[in-house]
Amino acid sequence: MSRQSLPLCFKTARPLQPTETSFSAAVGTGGKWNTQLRELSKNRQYNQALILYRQMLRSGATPNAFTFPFVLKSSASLSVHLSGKQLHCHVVKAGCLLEPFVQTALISMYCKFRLFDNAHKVFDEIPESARLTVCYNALLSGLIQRGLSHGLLVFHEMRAKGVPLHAVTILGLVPGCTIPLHLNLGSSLHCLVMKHGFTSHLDVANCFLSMYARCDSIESARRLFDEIPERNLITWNAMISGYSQSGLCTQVLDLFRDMQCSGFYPDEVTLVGVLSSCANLGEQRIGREVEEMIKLRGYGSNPFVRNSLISMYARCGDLVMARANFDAMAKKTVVSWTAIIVGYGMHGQGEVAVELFDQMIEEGIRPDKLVFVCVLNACSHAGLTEKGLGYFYSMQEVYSLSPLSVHYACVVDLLGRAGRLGEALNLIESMPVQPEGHVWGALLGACKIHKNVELAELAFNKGVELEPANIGYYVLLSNIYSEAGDMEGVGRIRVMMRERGLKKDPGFSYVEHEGKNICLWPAIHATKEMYVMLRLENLARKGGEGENPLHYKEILVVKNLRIWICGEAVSKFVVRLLL
DNA sequence: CTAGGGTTAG
Repeated sequence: MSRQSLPLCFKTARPLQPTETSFSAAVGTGGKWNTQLRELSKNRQYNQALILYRQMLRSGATPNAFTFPFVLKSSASLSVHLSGKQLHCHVVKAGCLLEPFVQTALISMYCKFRLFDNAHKVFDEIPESARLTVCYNALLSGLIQRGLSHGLLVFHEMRAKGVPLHAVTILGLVPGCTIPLHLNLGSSLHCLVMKHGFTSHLDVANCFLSMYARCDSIESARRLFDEIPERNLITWNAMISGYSQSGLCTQVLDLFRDMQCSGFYPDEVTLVGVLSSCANLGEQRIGREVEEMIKLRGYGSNPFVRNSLISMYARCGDLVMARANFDAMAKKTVVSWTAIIVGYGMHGQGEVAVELFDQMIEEGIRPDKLVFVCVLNACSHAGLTEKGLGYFYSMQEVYSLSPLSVHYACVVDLLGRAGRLGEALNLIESMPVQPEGHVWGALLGACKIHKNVELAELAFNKGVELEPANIGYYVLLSNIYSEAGDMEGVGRIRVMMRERGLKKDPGFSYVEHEGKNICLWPAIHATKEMYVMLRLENLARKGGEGENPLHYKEILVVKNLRIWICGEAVSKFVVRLLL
């Protein structure tokens, strides 16, 4: 596509939605109804809008071109396919099919239902001379959902026919570029937009910002963010969510502070991103502050916010608060259950995690692939081998979910920890999907526990073949050799690592003390429990001297102590046991 | 006609 020839016209589109004046002038017989419908639709009370529409028909009033856009939008938002198709008939009967804002509402409704053929049919029925930019926009942005190429087809058609492009056209196109594969197209669109001085249009700038963030190009997103002179709440949210999803948690918290300093008050979307980062960092203090904000602003009924709160408390180790938030939820989705199950599984209470999973099933919630990963992990940590195997088989047989490589990795871990290494290997060899690195990693980990050098070498070779730069394999095998007294083997691994330019970053652990994370010296290779014990013993021997600012005796008296091993919370139970 | 949202491992 040649950039120069694009007829980008970045003026605001001619208003085609009923404006205040045109609306009151043209409401006609359905006037009273239309006004109410518009209000309901504007306030997102879509269900009410549809009820009102039915009342309108029963009362004998005739729907007109000012009725349908609101009703169609309501139907689309509620995903009511059936009434959507009926509405289409009503439109035809009322002779409103050629009204631009009815056309666009109809097209976008069908696209929301993913009935793309119907959307296209509506579009094709519009005479070419009457097709306006908005019609193209509706179809284009809808088709983008089924893949960039489908949307691009419409885009090229627009250009070929000389249909002027508007800001919204770009907005509809950019979401199709949100996978790294299409970053080039996204960037060239961005260049075009910049060339026309269009970045001053905030909506467009925000759209590109989130595109970059989702394309694993978070630095470009930040650069754009810094260039936007007048940011709005959406700009901040896009950047915060972008950082959050890229796992850049400290950047999220920094930006959250900057945002408030700039005089913006966070909304639900902001807080979801912040809470998720708190969960990853174990930042309970900020997490609790966020909860205060949520209470203050009445965001507590937002299910996204609730789920994030559960996850934050669960991953910070406060299972009581996590549970309280979970229990207080009226409508628990599979996400809520996942968050709480992860919490119990992570903190050594696998039995509770499993009970919760069963309870979820009883309540008729359909499990997804993700919750299976979590419950399998919980089983594996709690040594519930048979239970876990049962879940694994039920995935396919009861819920028709084909297990992914991650699920196999969980089961290999499950079998491996139980010492059933042969079965684990058989499972890997019978996998219908290609085993990814972590499957071999799980086997390697099991070989370490059960001191099986021969199988470890096999798992190592397979794993390294897939992920030559993954340091974990080398470290594990080296430790296996070392435990077996095979110093030659240790040497071989060391040479291999040097040749490949791999270096092991020391793992760090933290003790949370008075709301601050205090760094302990690099972790050594041992189980978490052993490590904590060793560390504390060393501290005691040294009298808490050296690089570490925290005294052993202090640790003993700290209440609500939480210990973090490489960012992962170890349960309070384990800590108490050790002290 | 359009942009910003939560849960995943070792």
